[in-house]
Amino acid sequence: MKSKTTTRYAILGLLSIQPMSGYDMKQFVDMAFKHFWSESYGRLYPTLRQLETEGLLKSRVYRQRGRPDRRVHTITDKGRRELTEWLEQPASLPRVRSDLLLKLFFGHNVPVPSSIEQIRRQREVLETVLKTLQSYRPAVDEGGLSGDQRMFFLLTIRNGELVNKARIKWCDEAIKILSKHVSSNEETPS
Amino acid sequence: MKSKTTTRYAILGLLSIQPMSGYDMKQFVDMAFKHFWSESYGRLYPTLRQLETEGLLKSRVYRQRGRPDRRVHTITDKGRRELTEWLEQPASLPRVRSDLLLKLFFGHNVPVPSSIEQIRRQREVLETVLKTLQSYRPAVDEGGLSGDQRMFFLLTIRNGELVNKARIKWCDEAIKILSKHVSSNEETPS
DNA sequence: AGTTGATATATCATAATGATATATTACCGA
DNA sequence: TCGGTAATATATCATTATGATATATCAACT
Repeated sequence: MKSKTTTRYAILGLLSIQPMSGYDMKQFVDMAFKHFWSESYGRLYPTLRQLETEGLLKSRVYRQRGRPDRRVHTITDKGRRELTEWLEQPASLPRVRSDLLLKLFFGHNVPVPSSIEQIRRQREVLETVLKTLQSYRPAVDEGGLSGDQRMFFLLTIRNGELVNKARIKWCDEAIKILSKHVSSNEETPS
Repeated sequence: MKSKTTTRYAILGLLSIQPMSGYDMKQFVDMAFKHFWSESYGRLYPTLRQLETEGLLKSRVYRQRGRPDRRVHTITDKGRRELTEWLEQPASLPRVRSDLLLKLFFGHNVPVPSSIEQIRRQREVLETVLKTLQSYRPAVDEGGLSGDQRMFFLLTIRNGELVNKARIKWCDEAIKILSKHVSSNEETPS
């Protein structure tokens, strides 16, 4: 039994909104899904070919002036049925990989200020991620999306906001704790 | 130039705490790192062999009564140097994959109560994850860890707490918003 | 006696990533 | 106008990662 990758359904889901090229999908995912999903061309294009041979989508090449040809994909009824079937299946827990926490856990191998600096750097990046996320809100509010789609989009943004705010709050806590630890151990370096 | 995978450093980091077998590492990561990292046997064992040929760790087989032999690995000075070098490098952003958010984003393809049910289910799992995480605290507080190691362990737990609480809060918000949406649209089903 | 479960190491097919290849055209500065 | 950079667009490939399975030992329970 061949396994059904999530990429299949990500593609079908995107096509349930509007017809798209592989390039469009990559752009869209890198923007709108950045904080909870990613797709690579290496999965996108082969999966698009496979979905077409299975009859879950159709594609047509469009010539453009001033640009390379675009292969635009459209979801079929069969594709929509597979998509809704997947949507009803229970979702799994988010999978996280944080090398920051890994490095922090092994912090006894470096001076504490080095760990503090790591967290400070990450905090900065998280701040810009949060701002980018929030900058999408107006566009989503105005943009020509249907009521439902607007709501779902805003809900995913809200998730990114809350989670990233929690991460930033943790950074502040951690920096405070580690700084206190440094000043209380000034006379006994590692 | 052969790439240095994070698994290398995860292994070296674990061995910087104490000598371990591959099996020990898998157990430890599945417990203590569950909310921010994972390792598979498929990476662990080959990487252990490689690190040994590079002289970053040594291993010795111990016979046990009533159990299979254990290959216990010890970090070398060279290994410690590579580890600290990595620890000083800037960490990247946490990588997240959440098929829940993906499904929610495509929610216009299913009845709204179906999306609500997805979130409710996830909320339940998140609640048990949070409780499991918090149950580690006393063991870490008592356990025979050095002061620094205790602190770093508690900091990673605290991260899991804050992030998971944020996720749960989001679930509650999202359920409320979606429920309101359902009741306000009772006369016009999809 | 037979099954399950924990301990322990190892490998393999499949899947995912990140980088690169290939092309077309716009745009901008030298 | 020449050359470089950037955006658009599709595609592939080597390297990595995942999840499942194989193999084996012994305890504990049925």
